[in-house]
Amino acid sequence: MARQPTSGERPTVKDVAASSGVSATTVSRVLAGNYPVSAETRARVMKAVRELDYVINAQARALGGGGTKTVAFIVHDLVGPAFAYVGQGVEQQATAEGRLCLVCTSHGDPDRELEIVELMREQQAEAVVLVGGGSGNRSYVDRLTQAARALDKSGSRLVLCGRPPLGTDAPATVVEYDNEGGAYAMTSYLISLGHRDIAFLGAGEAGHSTVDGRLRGFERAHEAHHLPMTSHRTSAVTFDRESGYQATRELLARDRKFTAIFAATDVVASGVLVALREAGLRVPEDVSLVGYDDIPLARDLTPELTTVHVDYEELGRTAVRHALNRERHALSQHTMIGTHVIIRDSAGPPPSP
Amino acid sequence: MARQPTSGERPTVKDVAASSGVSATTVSRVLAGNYPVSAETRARVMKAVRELDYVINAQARALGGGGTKTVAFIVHDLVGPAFAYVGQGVEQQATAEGRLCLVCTSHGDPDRELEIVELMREQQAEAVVLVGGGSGNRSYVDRLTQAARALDKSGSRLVLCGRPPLGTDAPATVVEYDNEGGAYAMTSYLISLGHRDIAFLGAGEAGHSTVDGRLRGFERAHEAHHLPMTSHRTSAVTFDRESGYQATRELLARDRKFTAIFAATDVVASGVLVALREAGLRVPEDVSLVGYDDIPLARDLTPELTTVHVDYEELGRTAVRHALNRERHALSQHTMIGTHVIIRDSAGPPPSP
DNA sequence: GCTTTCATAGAAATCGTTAACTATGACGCC
DNA sequence: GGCGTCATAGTTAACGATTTCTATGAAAGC
Repeated sequence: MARQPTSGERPTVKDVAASSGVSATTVSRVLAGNYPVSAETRARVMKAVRELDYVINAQARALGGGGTKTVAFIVHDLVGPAFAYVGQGVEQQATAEGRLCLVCTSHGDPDRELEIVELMREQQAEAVVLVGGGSGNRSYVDRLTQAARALDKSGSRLVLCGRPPLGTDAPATVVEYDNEGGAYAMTSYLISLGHRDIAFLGAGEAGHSTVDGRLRGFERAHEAHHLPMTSHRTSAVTFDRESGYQATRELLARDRKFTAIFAATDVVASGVLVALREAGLRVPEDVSLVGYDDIPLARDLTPELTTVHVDYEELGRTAVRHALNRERHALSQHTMIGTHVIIRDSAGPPPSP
Repeated sequence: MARQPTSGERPTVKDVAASSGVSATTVSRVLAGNYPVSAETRARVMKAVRELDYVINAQARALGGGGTKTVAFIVHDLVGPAFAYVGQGVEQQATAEGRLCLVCTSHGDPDRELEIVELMREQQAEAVVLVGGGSGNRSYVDRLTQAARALDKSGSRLVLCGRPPLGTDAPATVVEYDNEGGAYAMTSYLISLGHRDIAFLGAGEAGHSTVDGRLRGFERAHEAHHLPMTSHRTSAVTFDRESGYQATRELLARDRKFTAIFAATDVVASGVLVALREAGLRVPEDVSLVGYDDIPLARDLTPELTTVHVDYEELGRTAVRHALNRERHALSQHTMIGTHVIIRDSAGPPPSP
């Protein structure tokens, strides 16, 4: 019952070869199964593999033959529900295509994001998926374009997931969802309920692609219905519960005419809800409230939140699918995923005056 | 303005060397900064690096010198809030220690989990963090023990995060949190409020370490207070909202004597809440409800949920810290992280009869 | 002035695998 | 019966870095 030739070390193909009396090449071929090997030899090799508990060295394999079977995804944060769903989709599709997943978080910092893209270039990731809205800042876009080119040159691919394209000259795959359309539909829904004075919470960082799109839909719906939009009704938030709470308190302190609040995200809406309740306002009897994202939280609020549904998981899956099979999807390197209104209980007609 | 020597390919040290008139060795040394190089040479090399937009090949580096700077974490699911927080902690600490993160999801399947551990052995991950409760099944534990040994032999480390140790002979790092203690404290709290008849929802899969611990704490508290525990009060759930809802409906259909429900997780509690509300029961006036995990959802429920707090992020951070610096933490390769009750609004005294 | 030491740089071996060539019997074919 | 094929296996050279080991000129010591 002879075991490892060299004592405590990790066995290599050479060890397996020696132990089964064949050459390293043959071992490699048995394992890869891409070359004729006699049944008897194969059996001997497999036995040695099992006895030595040999596993291949992925680094060495990447160096020699095919690349690293790896996809990277970069998110602002792992805990945000939307990010988590996209991540889930990315991981799913990557696994389905036999790839491993590298994750990194940028915490929304553009510099860190570019740093990570660089790291992924070192890692030779086959695709680098950037998740979540990004800044529209010119120098940032330029640097990202350059990163896209660099990745392209190494045979990798930059994927923009949930943010608009960089420009026609940047080799990148884009998978967006219809922020504007969803916001347009939701705003129209509120208007159809009779609301004429809707506050939008989430106009914070101008240049942030996600909120910009949602705000644009909000505006367009007003235009389409020939309604004025009092711009001071939009209030800065940072997409968390707390800022939704604060923004609502300020809003209530200075103006109580609005009959509905459109929160830029469901999480913001959850903060809004707390502030409204504290102020003694009932939802939807006194004020209607709607969100965006349709994360599980939406159904846990009381009342259940009317919101815009986005299939984040599909977003992630599509991103990876298109990036890895770009020959096949050559024409669809820019995809838009639909969004739609989910009607629940938090929005109703405005109170009669 | 000469650019890349070879056209569309990714540049290597050799290209940089050629372009700056030095040897590959020198380029490596400039980049690593671990060997004296004249200022003038360094400048020339750095210039070439920038001009060629060279980045190192991580695979090649791993093969030659130091290993892969990589940590792997395996979770059931990316979207569960608890998993996401642990992931966040793992990623944070890994980044802080200059490592990259590989993620995989097992969807709770033990076979898949072992498969992934194998994959990580191929990848030469420096640490493999298994997140979330696992099965206590004998053959599974044996196979995991063997995996721990194999990882150990390659200089890697298996980390059990949020589950009990395998056995003293398995080379693994364990970071648990006090499931039993938290459940004990919470149950005691309910008892101190006056409850004598508490239903525990979540006794589903026997052998699942997380729920087993929580149930044990529940039982121990009953014993400590000399209270009988009617075992039919524990009901099988699968840790999601829906199963909490269903289990509660069944519970209500067959027995209405209980005055409090202890849900095994906050997510289950959210489903319980819906069922109670549908049945016209007020929380906490008619029935008290408590959860476990203290995920953000807990504060979004109405009423806000009394629950047990677990610092999941710290759990992840500790896992990585201990695995990567085991010389320094040699004595603490088994850590227990404390849990504590968070009192909010969903539990109160039982209704007077 | 001649050896010793130091700073600097290059050549060559190495890491573990794969892939491109070779090599060798056995078999079938004209 | 010689020769092209085929199945099978081995040799050798990449892959892109790091890491010994060498080598060289200059400064320093006696």
